[in-house]
Amino acid sequence: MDDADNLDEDVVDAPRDFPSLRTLIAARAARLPRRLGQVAEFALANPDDIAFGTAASVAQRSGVQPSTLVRFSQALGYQGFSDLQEVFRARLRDRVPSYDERLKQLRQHGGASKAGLMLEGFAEAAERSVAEFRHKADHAALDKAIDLLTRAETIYLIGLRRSFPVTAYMAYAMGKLGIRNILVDGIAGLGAEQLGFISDRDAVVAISFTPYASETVALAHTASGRKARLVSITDSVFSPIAPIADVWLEVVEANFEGFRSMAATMALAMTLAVAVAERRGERG
Amino acid sequence: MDDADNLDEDVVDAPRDFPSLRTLIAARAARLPRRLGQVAEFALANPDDIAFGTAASVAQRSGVQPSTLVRFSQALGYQGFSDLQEVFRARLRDRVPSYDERLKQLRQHGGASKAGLMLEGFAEAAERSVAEFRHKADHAALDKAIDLLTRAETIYLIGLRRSFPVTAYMAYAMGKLGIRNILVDGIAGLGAEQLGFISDRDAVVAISFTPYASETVALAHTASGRKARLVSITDSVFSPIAPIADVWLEVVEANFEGFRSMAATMALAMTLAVAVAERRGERG
DNA sequence: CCGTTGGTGGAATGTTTATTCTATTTCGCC
DNA sequence: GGCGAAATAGAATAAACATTCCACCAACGG
Repeated sequence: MDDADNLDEDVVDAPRDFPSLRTLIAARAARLPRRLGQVAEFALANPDDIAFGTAASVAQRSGVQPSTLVRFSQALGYQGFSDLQEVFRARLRDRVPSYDERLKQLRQHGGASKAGLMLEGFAEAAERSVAEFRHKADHAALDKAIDLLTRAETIYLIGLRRSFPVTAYMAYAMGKLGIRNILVDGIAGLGAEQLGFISDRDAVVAISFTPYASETVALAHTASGRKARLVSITDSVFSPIAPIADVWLEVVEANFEGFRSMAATMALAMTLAVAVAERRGERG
Repeated sequence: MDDADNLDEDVVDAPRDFPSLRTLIAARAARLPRRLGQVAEFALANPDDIAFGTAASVAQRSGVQPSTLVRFSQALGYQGFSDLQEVFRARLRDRVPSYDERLKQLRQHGGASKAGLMLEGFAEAAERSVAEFRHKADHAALDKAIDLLTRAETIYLIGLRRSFPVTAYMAYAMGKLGIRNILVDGIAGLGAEQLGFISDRDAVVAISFTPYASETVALAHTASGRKARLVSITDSVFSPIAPIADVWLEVVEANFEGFRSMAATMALAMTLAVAVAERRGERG
């Protein structure tokens, strides 16, 4: 009898759908004991690992014992880890939507709100940009660019206006990877001064799209004049920084409502940063 | 010896990605013996069952013996059923196959350059992020966020570290669209001062991903304390800026080699900027 | 300062799992 | 129609698995 009571209490607050479960975990995470809290955090951050992993593998990845996972699951009202895991799996079951499902969803959202349509537009621009770049990318040029940047003492990153987010992310990534870099942000009109100490042992990544910001072009010329290697990323051969570059990488971004996606350029930027880090690691 | 030869031959034509595998199965299905063909058909029709099930359950559902599944897998060049199953599972994961895994594949398959592989990884991360966000985006919350931002006198954009590129692009877009905004970049440690004049007529867009930069959290709290509206964009309910937000938008970015794609967040950011501009244009 | 409670790690357990093996059947070919 | 090779079913096996159990530890209240 008291068994039944216990069971009732337990089963009642064990969600069978993922969103509820996630809310439950988030709500209780703070009050949970140390190890269980650790599991909670891991579960929310890596739901896929829970879905497909074994108790042992999840335990290792989240830094606890397998038994802790069982206790965690039971604390949430499940019978055991496998029971909880089932909810994480169900979430993946109805993903990877077919065309039918996607259409149905659009109709459900009331013919899609205006904002929803706009989001679709930007999302599609991003997907198209990435997909196209993926197929058309010039791997030889990419290799050459990586080679050249690997040898550089300091890498200067030049990108203004819409290109600035890309160089900013590159600077962030390079910082984390231990690659010496200077983000030329043109703040306070000091762009030229930031290139003050550039030399032939350094390299520049200059990113510019139509209409090419004159400042970027000027900075690239300055760097080029100081004999620094120049990698330029642009959207066409007509870019004024293409001809003076040692390596030229072309990225054509799709746009929506007049705003270009930066998705492909971002992927390229990340590739440069991580590939350089890897090459330097090999040599070191 | 012939064992080794067999292994070589086998391993070579075992695809590690789902689309290739599907093509391979479809191509060979017709020439396969009866039971194996039966499995092939089932696998193409019910990929999710293969991904989630056990050998025994799949065997029962497809009307064959478990051992047949093993033979089927080996006929395609895999070590066993588990090996084949891994490909079916990878398709459903957020995690993009790591560089190391791709390298292994490269050695077996031959093909793209190393840099090309890396680019593929980042491209895939971007595509997955966008595709999933497209599917899962909370349109109601999006509408609410736009509404709230439309009414704001000044929009403050808070995002540091990896989120900074996104807020930077938002600032650029809003500038072009004539939306008054202030990019809180924390430069020279002046983050708090930049929020100096924020009031209840203003709104904040705060973007933060794990591990949540403490400065972003602090700034969001400051803004919230001054009664400004708060739209937060994060990757989990766990984020400290999710509970205090008026609207919370979730974006889960896939990552490759430890660097998150920002593609979905970028698309969302653009949507917010352009939608607000459009709404204000309607009213004006 | 000691006893109690709640939490944890790690070994032990019994079950489920994929895989291998072998007897039997099916198929293609002469 | 019968021979040889290939394919299959089903039992056998060994590894992997989730779960349970128990000894230990830390925090807390008396």
